[in-house]
Amino acid sequence: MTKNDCHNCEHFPPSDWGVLDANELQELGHNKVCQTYQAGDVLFHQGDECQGLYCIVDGMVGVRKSDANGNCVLLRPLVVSGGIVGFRPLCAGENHRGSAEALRDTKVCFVPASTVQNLMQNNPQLTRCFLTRLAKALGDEEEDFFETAVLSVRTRLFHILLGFKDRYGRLDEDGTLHIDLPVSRQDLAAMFGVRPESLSRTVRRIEQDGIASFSGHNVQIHDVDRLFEGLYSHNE
Amino acid sequence: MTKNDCHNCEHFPPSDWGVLDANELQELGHNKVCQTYQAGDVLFHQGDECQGLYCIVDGMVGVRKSDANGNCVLLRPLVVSGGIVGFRPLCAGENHRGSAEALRDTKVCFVPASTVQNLMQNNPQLTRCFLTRLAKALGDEEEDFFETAVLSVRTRLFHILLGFKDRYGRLDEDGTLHIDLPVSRQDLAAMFGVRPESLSRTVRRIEQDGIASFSGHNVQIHDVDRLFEGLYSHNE
DNA sequence: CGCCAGGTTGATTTCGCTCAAGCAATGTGG
DNA sequence: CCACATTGCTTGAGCGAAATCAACCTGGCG
Repeated sequence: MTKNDCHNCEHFPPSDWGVLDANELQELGHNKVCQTYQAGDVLFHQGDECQGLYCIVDGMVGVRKSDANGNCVLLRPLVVSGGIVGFRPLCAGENHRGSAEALRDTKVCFVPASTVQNLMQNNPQLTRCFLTRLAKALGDEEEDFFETAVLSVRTRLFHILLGFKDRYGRLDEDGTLHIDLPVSRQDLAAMFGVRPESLSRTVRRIEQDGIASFSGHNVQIHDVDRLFEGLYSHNE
Repeated sequence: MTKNDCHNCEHFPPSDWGVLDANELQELGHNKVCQTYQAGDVLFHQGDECQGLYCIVDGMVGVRKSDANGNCVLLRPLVVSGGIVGFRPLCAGENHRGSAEALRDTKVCFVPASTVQNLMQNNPQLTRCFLTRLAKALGDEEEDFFETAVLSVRTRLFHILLGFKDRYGRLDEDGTLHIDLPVSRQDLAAMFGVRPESLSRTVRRIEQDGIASFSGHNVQIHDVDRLFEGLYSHNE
């Protein structure tokens, strides 16, 4: 039994489901299944058939791609509360091309593919929302592709930190930017395709340059201006 | 005046427009504008507002992303006859994030954004087609991101060659695979974010290893098996 | 206490970039 | 028809960035 209906969901108003009417919401609520995962649990594996999509109610999920040689990459963006995971393969009619893992204890609602298909069938607005979402995601992914091809590790790290700013950052009265990293060092490295050792060294150099200091998951960026400079000028 | 109506277009049956009915096709045909570009001409620039989409009737178009430092990348896939360009930003409601350039003399039909929006509004199937298309593209882009992050230049070149196989390849009676490269060396390099010099050297090494020989736009792959090996084993 | 995973550091190697020159094919003007 | 630029590609030398391999911390946690 589902504890709460979807229209009571804290993420309801901003989410794509906002375009559904009362009946459709009921269908959604009736077919969804709420689940809880512990940090480290896997929602689905690379290659699995796509059974449906997962609304993240609370927590955080990351999608990993890996190959036979143990190489592993963590796709941006991390999917946080209010986000949806596993919905690209559903739209494409493909199997999952990455594994989804709870990066912390996470509560999700699973919506079966057939339900989503039904809703899309009956409500073109929903399709339209998904279309826009995918189009934006594709643009971001192209950007990431460009960056990994063209920018240095240092610069890419700056970009990621800046990406964390809105959600995990806080600006001090003296202009220092504090960021609480939502991921481990390993995962941070995996987010832009770099070995943990290289990340470590890069961090060290950034500290030596007096731009920021790192301690555990805490980052203090003293010199935000120089970080911004680094985004464009430093090495490309 | 448009010379040929869309239902006469040689690409009509397989294209997404196949879901349109007679009226809608007429609307499409009425609003489109046929244009011709010479190799090197630019269809639109990075940052431009997205005015609509371009159906490639004949020729080839590539989308470049570049930055202030002169770094440049050519997005895969190349858009060939029957393909559509500029349609991601249209769906996302964004400006163009790359520049589209005719890689050879190319004939296109331009469809204004408002027309596309109308058609999508009235025919959910079309939206659905675009959704699927975007979802697949996103999957491919994620794959590319993974590859550039994790694979060597050599391996990525193998992947690209293999990608060319279906469209530009031909299998000899003695098992040799011939590929007619559709792009210059520079662009080939830009397709996976590598300097032309690095590409050159990599090509040379592949030749020395007896796997393939390159001459102008012609590639002969004698040892297809070893190329396949290289996809997985060589360095990852 | 010892173990172990996550993270850092060091030494070394490899890869791809930079800068520079060379070369072949093509074009251009006298 | 020949000197001369131009363009696209290749080659070489040197360098720097990141990977690799290995050791070593550090903080839980049994």
